Amino acid sequence: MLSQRGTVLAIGGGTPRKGEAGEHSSVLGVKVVLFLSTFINKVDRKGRVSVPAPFRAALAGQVFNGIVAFRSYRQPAIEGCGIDRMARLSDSIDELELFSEARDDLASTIFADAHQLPFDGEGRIILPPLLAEHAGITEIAAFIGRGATFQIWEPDAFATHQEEARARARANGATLRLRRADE
Amino acid sequence: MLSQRGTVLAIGGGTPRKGEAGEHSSVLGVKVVLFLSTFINKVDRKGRVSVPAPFRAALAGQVFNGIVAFRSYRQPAIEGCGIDRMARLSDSIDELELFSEARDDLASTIFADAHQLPFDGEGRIILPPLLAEHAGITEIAAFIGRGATFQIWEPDAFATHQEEARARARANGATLRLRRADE
DNA sequence: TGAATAACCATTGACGCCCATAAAACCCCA
DNA sequence: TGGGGTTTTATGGGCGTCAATGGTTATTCA
Repeated sequence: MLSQRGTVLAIGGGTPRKGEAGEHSSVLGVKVVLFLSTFINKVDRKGRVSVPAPFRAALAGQVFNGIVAFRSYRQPAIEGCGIDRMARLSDSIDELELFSEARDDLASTIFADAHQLPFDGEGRIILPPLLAEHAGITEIAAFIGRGATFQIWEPDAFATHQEEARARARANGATLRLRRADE
Repeated sequence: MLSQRGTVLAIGGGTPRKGEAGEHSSVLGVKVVLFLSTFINKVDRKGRVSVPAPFRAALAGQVFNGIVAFRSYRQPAIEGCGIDRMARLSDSIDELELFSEARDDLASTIFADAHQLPFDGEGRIILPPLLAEHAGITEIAAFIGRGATFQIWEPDAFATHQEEARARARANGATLRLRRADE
């Protein structure tokens, strides 16, 4: 029931080179955003960082030309996504009962902390000090693709984290059933 | 009841710069406004506060050039939104049973208490003393994005509240099923 | 006519926007 | 398949503009 969608992929990564004419059009279909791979970039003295070009390509066509970022609850990292995802979140929350506690908590935890970071002409964003601190980022930042979203880490911290995650996954024998394309 | 929405986004924030001709038109869809992030501004001795530029951008195009504000009845905060949302709220309340207690309560709590606060030439509003008192605001005010609406708090009070909300959200494993983009 | 409010300027600091450069990725073709 | 020319990124820095803020003058209403 979850519909047939004329899914048009606009994958970040790979070769989002030229000849992209209208690749992220999609009249009815939903554009699927995919963030893949890891990129490490510098933070200049003004606090600017380049968002990896593949990530930018994945976000192209969204109403807001930039990213949305907020502090991860569980990790010393910054969560990132496109504005479309936030809009969907907003819609979801709007369906909760008005003025309920749950709604309140979600709203103040998520939206209040979210920053809209527009791209400058070169595809950079400015990392708000609050976020940078939370992730312990000063000079360099690692962009980590996570599928529909991405994270920004201090590179060393991420390396450590990744090792631990791997070990845990191995220990728990983590598995995952692949969703069918049409379900 | 919150309707089918052919959501056309007109996001505030970011870069509502030039060359935006008609970006917040919306042919069929309802214009969805997104308030994100937190902004802290001063209240001058005349009671004026600047509404954050991104919020103003999100409200641009609505029939009333300003915000609607009323006391939150669960928190020491001011609820804020655009006039369009009030209209929608009115519709929702209209669907409650005539003369029911709930309807009555909502109507008097919200509409009777609502203030229309127009922007001055610089995008400021004047905080009515009644509202400012309720929120304990004197010198500085924090504008808190909550998706479709926003709140205005005394900054310290909000910091406390946000911590609690975060803790609660984590504890409850607050989850929310993300709406699919097309449902 | 005075007090309160609205409209109008003036200041300054941040940041949006532009240009310039170097390095890397890419493409074409020999 | 390897090399050279081309394009795109990533990065640095300068400058103009707008947002936030404070104050002053007009206006309205009691």
